[in-house]
Amino acid sequence: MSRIRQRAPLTGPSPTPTIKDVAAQAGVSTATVSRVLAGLDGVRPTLQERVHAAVHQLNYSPNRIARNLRIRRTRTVALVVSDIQNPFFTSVVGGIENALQQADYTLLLGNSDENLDREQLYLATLRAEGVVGIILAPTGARAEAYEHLHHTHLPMVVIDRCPPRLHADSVAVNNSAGAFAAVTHLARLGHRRIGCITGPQALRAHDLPVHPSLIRYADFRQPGGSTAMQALLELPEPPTAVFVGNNLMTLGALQTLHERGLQIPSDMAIVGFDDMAWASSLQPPLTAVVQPTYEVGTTAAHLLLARLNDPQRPLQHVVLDTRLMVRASCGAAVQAGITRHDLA
Amino acid sequence: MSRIRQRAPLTGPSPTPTIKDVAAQAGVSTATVSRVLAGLDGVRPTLQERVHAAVHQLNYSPNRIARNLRIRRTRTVALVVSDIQNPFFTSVVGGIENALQQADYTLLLGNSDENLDREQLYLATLRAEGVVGIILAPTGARAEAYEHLHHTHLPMVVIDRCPPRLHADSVAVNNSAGAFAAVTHLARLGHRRIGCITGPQALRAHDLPVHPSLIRYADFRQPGGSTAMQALLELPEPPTAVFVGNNLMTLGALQTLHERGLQIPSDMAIVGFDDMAWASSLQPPLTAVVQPTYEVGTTAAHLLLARLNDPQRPLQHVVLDTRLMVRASCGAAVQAGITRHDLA
DNA sequence: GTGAAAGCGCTAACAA
DNA sequence: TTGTTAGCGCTTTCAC
Repeated sequence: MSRIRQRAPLTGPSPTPTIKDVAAQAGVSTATVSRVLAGLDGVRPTLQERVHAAVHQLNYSPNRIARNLRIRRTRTVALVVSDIQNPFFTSVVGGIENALQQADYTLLLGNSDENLDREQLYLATLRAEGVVGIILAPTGARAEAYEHLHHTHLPMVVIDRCPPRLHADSVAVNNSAGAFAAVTHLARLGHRRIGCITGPQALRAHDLPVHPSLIRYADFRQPGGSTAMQALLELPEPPTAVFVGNNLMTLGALQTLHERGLQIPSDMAIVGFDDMAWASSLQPPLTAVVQPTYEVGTTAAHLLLARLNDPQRPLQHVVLDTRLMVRASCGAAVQAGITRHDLA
Repeated sequence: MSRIRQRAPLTGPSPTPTIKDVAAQAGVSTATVSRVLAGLDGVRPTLQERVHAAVHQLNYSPNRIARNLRIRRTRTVALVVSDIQNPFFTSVVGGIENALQQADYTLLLGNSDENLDREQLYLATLRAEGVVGIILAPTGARAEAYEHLHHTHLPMVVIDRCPPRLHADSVAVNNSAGAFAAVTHLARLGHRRIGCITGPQALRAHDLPVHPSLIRYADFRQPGGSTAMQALLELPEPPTAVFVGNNLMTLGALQTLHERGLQIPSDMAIVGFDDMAWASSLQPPLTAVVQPTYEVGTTAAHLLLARLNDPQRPLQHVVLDTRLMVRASCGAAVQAGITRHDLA
């Protein structure tokens, strides 16, 4: 029976050829093959050609695992995000992948799904996989949860939420400034009662020029935004404009407005957060605070690559600015009128 | 100078401890450590405890690279997608990641960006990285481009677009059936001139119960959908309803309708493709053909895992069905009226 | 300029 | 039950 499965010893090179096979085929030593493939000079052109020919004939591709073991270093970077399904990360991942691939690094992806245990598990696994650095979008955990990573001396850059006092490079978006710009914009348009729907941890909503009674805290999800908008509408004196602090909650808020048959922006002006593809297809098109998501990704990758090149360089904390994309939902078209009137 | 950088030989275990360090610390051989960590029985409990203690003390984590080299097999799977930024893939990646992580595999991610060269480069790199299987969302290339993969004997499952005659497991979505359902739905609602905006390769649009003159081919992107809709509106007899074959083109089509001040669904009924979070926040909420994207991911992962367990199993081609999510943009509310009228 | 040989950290056959 | 040892495929001294 088993004889059927035995490989004939004279079959020649193994199914996946090794450097030995190449060396034999080219009539040189494995050392020479290694040199040629590494592009080191000091190898006679004749031999170089023989090696290349053999490589080609055997369709040889060096075993990275063996190489990594030998040089005790990989070219692999880990990315652990807190929610791969969130459109914010889609774009971030795109930016990271692009930057890394250009630098000839490969990307190991993990999704913690906002679950701290899963995140820690990933961090451990990836260390064992020999990743040479980590880009982490932390779950809500505090800095202490990541302290143990220092002992591994694994370069890490943290994105999106950056736990204070965490000893790592970071890149974040200046969300509060974005929120401030949005609310200010609405104020300039003449609104005096501006509502605000924001996340649970609240981007320091109290710093905003908004009356506290008009602030609602929700959970960053669509239903939360919907409920919060309902609450605002049921106020004795509802706001005339509202700023919503993230993309999904914006969708919820819109849903509520539509259900109630309210006109945007005349009945309620609205400014959202995160510019998504659909923002300009809404009726009216949505004015929004735009986060440079792709750049968050590329910046994070570059920070990591820089640290790999120079582990001693000082920590760097990059904060990227948002941009206010003015469309129609804030009633900006009306502004000209108001302003002229005011001036008159 | 260099003396400063030299590590004292008596420092004890290296910064990242190896199995040797653990063995020494526990006073056993490396073989025993390996056995204990592999959970093999036949090791005296005393020793087991000593090993575990040492592991804990040294914060040891086995080097996967060395292990992989030794057992000549990794637990890594590669995913190469054609456009990581596309929301369709966001969800697919989520499904794959989840299924793989449950089976204790790690995921290597590549983004070909619809670029065949980059795709082939990735496929080569990943083979060298010792991935044990590949999930591929191919660029537009034909089957021949992937023929050489067979020689590597690397299990592969193809998703989304499946080149005919490619010898691989696959999972696809029955888009034509979805399109058919959408158009039929519109027809049932009483529409006689139904337009169709579809992709370049066209999901066999000619099979649809739609007049060929009302079909427009675009590029799956937002501007394309916008232009196509304009073209339909400029027809001497424009359609009264339109089916749009993907999410981004739907956004474009909506944009055009809004710009022209046309009412949905009275002036133009519309059914889109892909159910995105925003679909229900549109005014009116969008009726859409829903793809089971997350399930595409989990199914692909499971097909791959199954093949890893049994390389000889017959090829399997899974086709998942779409679902028609009826909201208001198709004018379904009107239907009751029409139907009753018809019956009367 | 080239090859022989050691060894990266681990597992598994074999010996004891 | 436990230890000794060979070797996975590669890179890199070191000697020629």
